[in-house]
Amino acid sequence: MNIDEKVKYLMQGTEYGDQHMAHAMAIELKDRLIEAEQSGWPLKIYCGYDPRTTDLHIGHTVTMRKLRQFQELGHEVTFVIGTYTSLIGDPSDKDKLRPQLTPDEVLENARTYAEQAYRVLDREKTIIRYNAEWLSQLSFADLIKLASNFTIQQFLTRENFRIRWDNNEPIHLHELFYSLMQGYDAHVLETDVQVGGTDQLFNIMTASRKIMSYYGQKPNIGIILDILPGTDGEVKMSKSLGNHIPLNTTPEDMFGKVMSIPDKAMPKYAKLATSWQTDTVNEFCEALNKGSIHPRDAKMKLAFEIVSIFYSQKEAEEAKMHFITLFQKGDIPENIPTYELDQPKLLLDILVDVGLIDSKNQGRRLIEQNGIKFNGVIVADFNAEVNAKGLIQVGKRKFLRVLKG
RNA sequence: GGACGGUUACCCAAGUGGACAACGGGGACUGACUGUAAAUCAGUUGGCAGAGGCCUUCGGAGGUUCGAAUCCUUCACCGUCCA
Repeated sequence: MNIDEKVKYLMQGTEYGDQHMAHAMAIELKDRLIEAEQSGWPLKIYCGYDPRTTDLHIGHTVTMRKLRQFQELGHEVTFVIGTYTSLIGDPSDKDKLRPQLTPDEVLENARTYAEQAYRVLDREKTIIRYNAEWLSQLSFADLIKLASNFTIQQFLTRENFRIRWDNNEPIHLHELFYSLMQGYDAHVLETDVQVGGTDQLFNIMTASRKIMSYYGQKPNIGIILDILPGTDGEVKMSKSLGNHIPLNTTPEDMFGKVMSIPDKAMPKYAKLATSWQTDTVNEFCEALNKGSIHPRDAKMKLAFEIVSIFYSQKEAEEAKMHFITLFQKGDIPENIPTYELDQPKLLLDILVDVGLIDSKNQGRRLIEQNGIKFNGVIVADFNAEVNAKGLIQVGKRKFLRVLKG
């Protein structure tokens, strides 16, 4: 790759909401890449993650993949775990009733974070740092000095604060500190490039750059990445919204979840969630536009790619076969839970027993809707009894094999 | 400290004494169709029950009433504004 190709590669998937800013960042990045080449010193890249839960999802990996790209080009990546910020708790999620984390919990989460992150990042080349290391050392006086770089107006022009201000919703004072802490992280790490999602635009582009300038450093370059939508294709992927694709799941589930995204979300997934090169991504999107690739096949390709990032190619292949068998052909999957029947029993009771349905009323509704089959025959009677072995199917996806005990 | 406003099912949100198991939207589920678990259309979305009957639910507790999600008292929590 020549220098321009590198810039293009590293800027792929970025979203600044402003052409000028994007252009300025690309130029700064190019300059700094040239500097690095000439000096022989790699650039320092960092991105921070708050270990609030143990579950990382594909949305988290967007920035990690970007870090990985920098690693591939020989730069130094620091994975910052926000042990200090998590202890305080992110106030923007206050309504979610998140319990205050203890230091032990944070450390435990942090450990699993790093492990999961290595599915994307190069373990050998990744530096892990905890921001409590330096943030806990700051005095009140330090904080005042940091804060004096900013005006309330600067914060209030930020969209999410602006909206809340206009709606008379609370904005807590310490929410403003988040930006300061993040800026201080960048300062301590002497960062050249900071990676983050568009929700971090202010923290990276304003707060970090200002604070670094204040300390006489060259302000970091912001690589601001577009936000990956969840499986609904609309809003940001997040566990609390239930539209996430967790990393800790089976290959089959991950494959299926990718297949369930709406067609229109495919370009973003291609851009943000795969390890494809810029050209491949562009070709993919173009083929979709022209209709030269079948949308279903395109999505399969996406699903295969994404699953093989986190598992092996072989497992991705198996997940694909599983999907084709179960959904495309409508066949029966291989691994079906079984139920030992020792005496005749009401079908609905069995299903409630094993938790395939929540209540008998729910089962009755399913029967009304032709949603339950026994050995391939639609069950029509609420009081149907099972007294022989066979296969129960609930909806399209749930099965239970009844064995005679 | 003061003045208001709020707390309804998985989520958002209507409902201000009887027609409320509770409008509407989202989500989820089922079916049809398809290109897949996409899109679209239709239906379902408290529990129990050999059917229209019973039980539980509208922040908690108590009360008024033949009857309350709706009125009163009190407690808890949340929010905005003025200090």
